[in-house]
Order: sequence, then C-alpha cells, then structure tokens
Amino acid sequence: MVRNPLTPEERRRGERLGEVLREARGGRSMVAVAASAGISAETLRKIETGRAPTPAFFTVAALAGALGLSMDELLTHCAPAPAPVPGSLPEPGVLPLTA
Amino acid sequence: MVRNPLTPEERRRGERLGEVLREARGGRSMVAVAASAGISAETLRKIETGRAPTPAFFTVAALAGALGLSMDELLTHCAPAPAPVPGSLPEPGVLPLTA
DNA sequence: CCATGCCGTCATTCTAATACCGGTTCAACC
DNA sequence: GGTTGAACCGGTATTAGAATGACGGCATGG
Repeated sequence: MVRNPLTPEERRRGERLGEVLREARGGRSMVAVAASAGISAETLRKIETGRAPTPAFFTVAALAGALGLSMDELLTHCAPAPAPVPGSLPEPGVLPLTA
Repeated sequence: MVRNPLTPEERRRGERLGEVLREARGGRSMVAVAASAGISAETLRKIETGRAPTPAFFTVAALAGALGLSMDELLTHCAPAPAPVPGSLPEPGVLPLTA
C-alpha cells in the first residue's frame, strides 16, 4: 500500500511522547521553548497534544536539546508497555518497534 | 510560511545520517535490516541515500534499535560541523538545532 | 480592560513512507 | 559464454501526514 493511515497504537505512542515533552517543559511557555528549539509554537503544540504523532527525527532532536533531554531517555519514557505484568493478557496489537 | 522546502544544509544533514546508518548496517542486506526494524526496504534505501533527509522520529528509533545504535550517538555522528576551526569564517546560515 | 498562554479549526505546501518498474553490477553456476 | 540470482540504484506514482501560518475562543492575572 501507500502510507497506511497510522494505527491507533501509533497515535497513542505519539500522545505519550507529547506528554513527556510537556512535562519536561515544566513552567516555561510554549513560545519560549519552541523558539529555543528553532521550531514554531504551533508545531510544538501539535506535538505536545499528540496531533502530530510521528514528528521528524531532527525536530524531536531539537526539542530534546532545548529541554535538556536525552533521546534514548525520551524513547524509554514514551515507550510501549508500562510493565503490564508479564504473563497476563497478551494484548494483541502491541508494536515493539523499540526492540 | 508553510513548510519551507528543506535547505541544502538540512539535506546534507540527512545525507550524513544516511551514511552513518549505512556504515552501521555493515554487511547485512537492506532487506534484512529493514525487516528487522519493521520498515520497508524502499524506505531504508531512501534514508540511506539521503533522499529522505528528515525521516520520522520513530522510524529512526526503530532503525537505531535494529542496528544496535544509540539515538544520542546517532545525532552526534551525523552532527553539524566537523570542527571548523572556531574563529574562522562565521558561515552565516548554520543550523545548530542539536544545541 | 488588556496581556499572556493555551486550545481548535481551517488552509497551505512540502515531504515521508510505500510500492512497482527497469537497469546495473557482481558473483556463482551450468 | 550465457544466465540466473542477489543486492543496490534511479525514477515514478500515490496517500497520509508534518510543519507552518492565521483567526477566534477561553481562561487567568495584573
């Protein structure tokens, strides 16, 4: 096919990424952080609210730099499963991706 | 404006990213690595050849995972300036981004 | 009252991701 | 020598989404 429309899992993964970024921003304003990262405030808002679930690599890198975050840390924090008790419901539909 | 068309600097940054990824792939085939990362071989080829200069965050993350690379390492390796003698030509138009 | 900060929506342009095609190179094999 | 296969490349086409701007709305606080 051509560019399948993003699965619900992928969208929720984007939401988690947004939450992590917003938390890391703390009290600073969107405008300030966006300017510091070299992106527009509109873009930052879309990423934080999860409306841009799969931002570009260098966009995230710029944000991580502006927020003092490690890229690997970021991946870990917005990672897939929050320790769902290994052995319970297999939950069909998980996407490892970070393996 | 609306999505300015990627500067030459951004494109060369994508080429460096591709080179690093290709080097990390070593002898393995594109098809194998792409499958391991959960992306198509076509996409991997476009990234490696620099024809997709700004890939998605999670796409790069999947590739880094498949290749055993650290995201921060990746950023450092495909980084901006190769130590251009601090104090020479200021080169107007550099994009820190990774700061 | 007015500024600040965030949100929703609409509109726009460029690009990522995917697939398919043929072409090339290089090796092994008949 | 011819051919077969693997692996990569360049081009083209398609769809969905990133990135950006602009306008209006809604709180909170000076």
